[in-house]
Amino acid sequence: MAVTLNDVAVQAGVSVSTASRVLTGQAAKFRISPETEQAVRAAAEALSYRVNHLARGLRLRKTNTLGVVAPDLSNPFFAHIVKRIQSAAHGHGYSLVVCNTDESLDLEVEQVSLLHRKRVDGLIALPVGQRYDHFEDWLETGVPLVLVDRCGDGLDVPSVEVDNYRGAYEATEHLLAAGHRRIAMIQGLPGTSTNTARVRGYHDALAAHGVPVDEALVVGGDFRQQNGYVETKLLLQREHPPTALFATSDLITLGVLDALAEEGVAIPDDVSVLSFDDFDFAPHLRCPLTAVRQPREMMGELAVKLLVEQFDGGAREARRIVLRPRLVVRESVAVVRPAPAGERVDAAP
Amino acid sequence: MAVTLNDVAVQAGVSVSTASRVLTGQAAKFRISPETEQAVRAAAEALSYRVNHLARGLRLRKTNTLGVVAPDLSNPFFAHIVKRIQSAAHGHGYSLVVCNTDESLDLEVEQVSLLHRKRVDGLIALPVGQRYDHFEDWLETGVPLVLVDRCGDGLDVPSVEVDNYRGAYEATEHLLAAGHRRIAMIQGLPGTSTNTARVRGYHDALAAHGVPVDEALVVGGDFRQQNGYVETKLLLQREHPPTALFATSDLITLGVLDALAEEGVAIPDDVSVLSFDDFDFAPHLRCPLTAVRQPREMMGELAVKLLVEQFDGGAREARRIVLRPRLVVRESVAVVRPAPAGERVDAAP
DNA sequence: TTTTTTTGCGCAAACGATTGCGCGGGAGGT
DNA sequence: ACCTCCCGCGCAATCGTTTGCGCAAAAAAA
Repeated sequence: MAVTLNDVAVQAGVSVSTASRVLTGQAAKFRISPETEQAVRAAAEALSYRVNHLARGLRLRKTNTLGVVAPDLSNPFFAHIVKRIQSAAHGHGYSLVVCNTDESLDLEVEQVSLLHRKRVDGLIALPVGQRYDHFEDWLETGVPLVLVDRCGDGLDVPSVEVDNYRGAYEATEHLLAAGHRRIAMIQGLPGTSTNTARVRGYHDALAAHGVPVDEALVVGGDFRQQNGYVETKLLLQREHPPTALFATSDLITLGVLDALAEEGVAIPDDVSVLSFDDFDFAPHLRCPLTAVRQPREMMGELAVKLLVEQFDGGAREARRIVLRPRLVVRESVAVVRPAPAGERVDAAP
Repeated sequence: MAVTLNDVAVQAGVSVSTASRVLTGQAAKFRISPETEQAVRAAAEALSYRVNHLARGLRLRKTNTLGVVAPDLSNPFFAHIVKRIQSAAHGHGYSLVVCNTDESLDLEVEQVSLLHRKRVDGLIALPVGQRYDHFEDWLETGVPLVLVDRCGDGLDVPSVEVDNYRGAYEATEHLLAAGHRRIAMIQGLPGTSTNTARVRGYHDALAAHGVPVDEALVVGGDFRQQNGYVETKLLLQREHPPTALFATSDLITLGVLDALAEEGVAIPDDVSVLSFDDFDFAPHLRCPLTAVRQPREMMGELAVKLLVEQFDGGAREARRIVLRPRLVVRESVAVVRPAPAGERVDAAP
């Protein structure tokens, strides 16, 4: 059915070797006569020959394909990263097998194993982040790996992430400066490096400003919308509800907004909201959202760079890149009372 | 380096054929003794053997991989569709090679050709939509194809789309009912089926309600954010600016919002806005957005279904599925004056 | 014991490309 | 006339699986 190199060779009246050499641009190198070269090209054109990447990959032990696993492709944060990975990879001649793990470790393990069987040339993982054993297995195969976002620190692997501690610290400080003392944090998946760092940042900022930490104010258990919704509902029920909500992902924020709207609670008049992850529509919300923005595109770009660096340069030391997040101040944080003297004030005007 | 089936066979003391048959679950069919079977399994386990999908694909002429091309993975509309395609495909045992065409026809042609060389088992295309020749070429290879969203009508191929004419018609009618007469339409890529249908719907709705069509009110040229921004800026400059803006994609809407905010124009007091494509944050905007919602997830799900249907059932007649969009009325359309008697009124309360 | 049947598994040919090695023939040197 | 060298290209192995066909040995039948 499909036209093969042999068909081309027959049509051109040469051997497959010659046909192959012409079509891989090695005509000059193997001193193939111009007439023969033209004959091959003409035959290939006439038959509209397309090389079979499976066969080539098998022979060459190279697929020109990268694997990508991500927790949720519809999350704008991941979507932007993956999009950038795609374009950067394309620039280097690679295509992408994209897997969605749906925040499930089991699914991630399965997908990673699948990508190995598919013999991708490299893997860019945006891991669920609770465990990394399967990545250790991966490394034993010798195939390059880059971790993005939830990088953990058990693995000595090139990685790109944001300074989550700093992001959360600054965010919390911003809330404190605005006079908030009961700040609830709706956390993401416990046990993931990003979440842990963010919670630490939150804790440390409170401590640094002499605010006692109330563990009951750290709630939630994953990065999804439903988590934001449910926890907000619960928080509003409390006798002393928090005056500020720190949502640790854009999807959580969406759930928060749903719940607040449903309960008729206004931002920032009734409660302040600060979000980790900034999304394109944030400035246009009913109350423009103050948020910690991560350089999404840069992360995707760097991930690819770290991968191709491994292809080229062999194994240098693993580079762990930490980018700086930026607090984008908009209007969702209200000043509840003048900040006490001696504390840093950098709230919204 | 990598452990092969041969290694397993040697370790187990059998031939590769036997090893293969055991590991593909055909032990019973070939009456392989339980001891032998166990030996093979043990060897495979011990060596942590993983079948090479390239080799298998070459031999079987089946890759268990689907190709997906989409104009923009970071557009929430496409992101949701692709995510659903991914999970549905995974349910059928397929993985995805995902390509981003960035709304470029050239890139699309290239990617489609690449996917052919990779010998994917099927292609789900969310085409740029200005030309379809390359899909004709694709069909000649006999590999199943499904079109999603911008389906055109030149090709007799299974497809999933929304009734864009109806969506635009109802949207326009909604604006008319609210008393708007100068309704600007910021269109997407001219020449694409979705855009054409939407423009027709807009025209016909105006005509049906006796409103003269002003061609100068149909502006813009692609589905991107910048288009929304630029055209809105221009529209606001006019002597008689429109009282309503019909943005034909979520990204265009984002541009519109940027421009309006910049100019200090309030929705819906100063101008009404209606969007094609609904996004998750639409209810939480400064002015909750009235929008035409497309059943994104359903579209992804159906696309995969139409594809596997071709794998199984062979070539039945091409099914062209048209889903109904739903106008979600929120608050971004203001009633500018009582609608004249005799016209249908279904504006927001 | 001989013939037939069944059991359990191996040989080798695909699948479609790439590539090291070498070979025949013409040109050039002696 | 003979040897050498280079040009232009083909042979065949290889990558890792799957699978049609067939073959020995054991079991059953005669």
